[in-house]
Amino acid sequence: MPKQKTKVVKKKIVKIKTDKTKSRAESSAPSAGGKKAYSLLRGMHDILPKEEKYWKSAYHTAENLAEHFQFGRLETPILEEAGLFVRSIGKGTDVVDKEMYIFEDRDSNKVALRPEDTASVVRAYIMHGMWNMVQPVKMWYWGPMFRYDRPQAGRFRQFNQVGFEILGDADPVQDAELILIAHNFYKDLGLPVEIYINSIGVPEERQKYKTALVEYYRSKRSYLCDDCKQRLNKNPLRLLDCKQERCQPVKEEAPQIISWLEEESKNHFMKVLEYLDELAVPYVLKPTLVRGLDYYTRTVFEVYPVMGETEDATLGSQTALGGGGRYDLLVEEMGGKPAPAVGFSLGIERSVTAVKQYFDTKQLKFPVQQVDAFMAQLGDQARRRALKTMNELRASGLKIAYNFSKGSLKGQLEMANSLQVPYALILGQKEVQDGTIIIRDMESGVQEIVDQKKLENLLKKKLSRFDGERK
RNA sequence: GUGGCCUUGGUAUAACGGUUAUUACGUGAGAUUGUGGAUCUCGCAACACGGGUUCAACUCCCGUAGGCCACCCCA
Repeated sequence: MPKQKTKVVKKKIVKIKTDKTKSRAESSAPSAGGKKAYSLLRGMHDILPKEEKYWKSAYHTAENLAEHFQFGRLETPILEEAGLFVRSIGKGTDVVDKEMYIFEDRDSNKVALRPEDTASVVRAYIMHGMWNMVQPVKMWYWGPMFRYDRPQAGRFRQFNQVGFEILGDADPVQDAELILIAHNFYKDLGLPVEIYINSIGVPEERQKYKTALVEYYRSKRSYLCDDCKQRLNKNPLRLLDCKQERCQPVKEEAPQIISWLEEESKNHFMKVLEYLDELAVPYVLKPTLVRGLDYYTRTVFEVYPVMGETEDATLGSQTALGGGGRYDLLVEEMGGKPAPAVGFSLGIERSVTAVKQYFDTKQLKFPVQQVDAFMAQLGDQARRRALKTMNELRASGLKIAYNFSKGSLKGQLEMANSLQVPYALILGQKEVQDGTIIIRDMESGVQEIVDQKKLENLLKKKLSRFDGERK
């Protein structure tokens, strides 16, 4: 009753307020409370608690892989000198030219929100003299990246990436190891993926190939779409992933970079593929695969979900979950002692979307960490005792759910039911006095009154019958 | 950066140039005293924002913001 009263009063006050501030309201919508409500900046998004199971699982999977494959976590700043990215990613790439969050700080330094992390990893490798360490140096990262792009399904201005990098070794086994890790990441998450792979050679080879490609496309110019005519001058390699119907025949006949690779590059590529065969990592050779960042050499790859029959609507056309490749010249280019390197990064948002969708369409349940029991309490004394008991159980490793704002036992059991806990612990006035507690089996409804001192052991014993099934 | 579609409670939705703005999920209280997975009752909660047309706009028009889709590009 008093609750209602205050609410009415509140509403009135708020109303007066909004009238007064109306002129300042600008474009923001009033919230339920009547005050100014903020909308998110374009391309930004909240990751809500209900998504947590996917994110947590993704993070743990990455962390676990890092431990097994001996990668050290590197955390670089989100803000760096703008030039770092311009130099590494390359002038002329869209990421640098159109999509960088770049601005001047208070001291007029040109800074940028990182659009990816490889540049920073290389910077760190050089800055901390990591070439003096045992090679290769293996590092991984996880965190937000920023690109001022136009948002779309599976594309945000702030998004998260997880990445793995190996610096200081040119052996193809490193390429394979990384592809294996990327593949394992999804395997562990329960999402089947395919690896698209190609080799784009070293710059000299690529240059020769580009010339040949341009020459070929010039001869077919009249058959091309407008975009491709542009690409012909601007970014010839991109001709290869044009989606226009009319360009397909031209594309199919186009020269393939593989024929322009010299012995060494070709061998490297073959070795990578041999390793993948050995590891049973499914891959698809994609002669048209090139990547958007300038620094890649030789191996490039992308990861795509295998969704089966049902086509995905949620990811739209942004279906690549991630990608990577070798960048043997970048460290030197960035001013370090020459060091070959490979790496990849995966988009977490896209991965989560794909995983969710895969589990939905297959009608599978994504594994959740379950709680062991629900603690229900009745009355003030019982509540106090309940909090204490809960805390003791927590210390012994048991997860106990509860809701102290619900007064009725009925309401609490309803909640226990919706949480699907196997047991409810009921503590009322009577139990507090007797030093007992009720353990209720939520499936059968059978209850047992037990001594509070024996609760922990008994509960653990009961839970042990679920071992393997739960968690 | 280009083009198109869209915006109603927390979510999903209905409707109409004039209604107390529909329904479901959700959420809260309750259906005799301390027992869930069923039903019922009663609450909570929305027309994105600004401007225009009109006697009258949630509805029509314009702008802003945001979302979605395709291209570009990429995670």
